[in-house]
Amino acid sequence: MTFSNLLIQWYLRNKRDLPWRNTNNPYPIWLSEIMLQQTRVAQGMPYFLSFTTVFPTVFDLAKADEEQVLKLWQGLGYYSRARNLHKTAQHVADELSGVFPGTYKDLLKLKGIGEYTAAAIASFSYNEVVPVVDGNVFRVLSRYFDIETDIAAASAKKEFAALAFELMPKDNPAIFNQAIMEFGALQCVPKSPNCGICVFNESCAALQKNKVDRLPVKSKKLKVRNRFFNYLVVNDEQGNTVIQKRTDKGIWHNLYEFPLIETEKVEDFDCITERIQKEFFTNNGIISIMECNEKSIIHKLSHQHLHIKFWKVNIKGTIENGIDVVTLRTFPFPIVIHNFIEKDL
DNA sequence: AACGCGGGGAT
DNA sequence: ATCCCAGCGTT
Repeated sequence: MTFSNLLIQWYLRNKRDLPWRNTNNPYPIWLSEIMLQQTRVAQGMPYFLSFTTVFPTVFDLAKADEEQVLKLWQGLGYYSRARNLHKTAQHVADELSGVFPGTYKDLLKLKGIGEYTAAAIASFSYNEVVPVVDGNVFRVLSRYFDIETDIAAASAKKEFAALAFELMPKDNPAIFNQAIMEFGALQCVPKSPNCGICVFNESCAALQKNKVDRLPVKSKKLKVRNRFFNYLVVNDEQGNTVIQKRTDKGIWHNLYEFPLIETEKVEDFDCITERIQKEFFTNNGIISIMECNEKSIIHKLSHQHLHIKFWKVNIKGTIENGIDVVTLRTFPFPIVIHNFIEKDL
């Protein structure tokens, strides 16, 4: 029994029924692949369902404004995916008559589509013989063949792609690509895989050498930056508040937030009060300032730890550019701000 | 080649 | 706490 035969046999018995697997249409396949980049199936699923409902075709997605796309993407993270998704939808709709490029090579030219996603779409939609290399493939192949190559190295992707290409049945690349990823997601999991019931437990090199838990090898660990955000939740006599768009580079680009005072460390009531008076409401329009959360909310991103405090600022009169709470809820927010609005506002 | 970019689930 | 998830774009 070959590796691919055994793998595909396992897949046919164990695969999940996922909506994007019941089609060859590149549009929903593309949508699912973008959403699932660095994202678990369970987390991406509700977003896939809402996007395909609200935007049944690439033309519907192209017609939307970016703000509506970001609102629907709210909470999924890595928001550049949503911005690129929207731009690519407009490109496909306007320049390509709604028809996705038909090859791996041409798919690769689209914004937001890299080697993995191009291979996924080309194989799933067009049955092109091109291997996918994602985190699952690195793990499965590094263990089965005992490959100690650092998967963080730039050359690793080529090495594993070449191996996967040799292994894949040239008459059915789609099922092989689906199978190896599903096998990595369900059976050959990162921690404590149940090798006792694995179909490869007599041929897996890592299992034979008792080093499953040490593969794949991955170097590179990132350092985390601490940041301190103080959000001003303004409240005027109409009950209106103020939000602004994050337009600079960095996290949450093009999402909305309350007026922000970023500090170097946790600051107390007096410090923040002084800065609010000096930088925001100089003409003494402040009625009161209240600390919404005494302890900072620590919102952990993969590369930054955000220590967040919300400050309720009650002011006299009517603020310029104020918006009511109903309108407020229609804007796309980072999930930590969204949660504050829903629970504590 | 290295870094920035979200949020959440599993261990 | 730590790791990792159907990665990509920028520098």
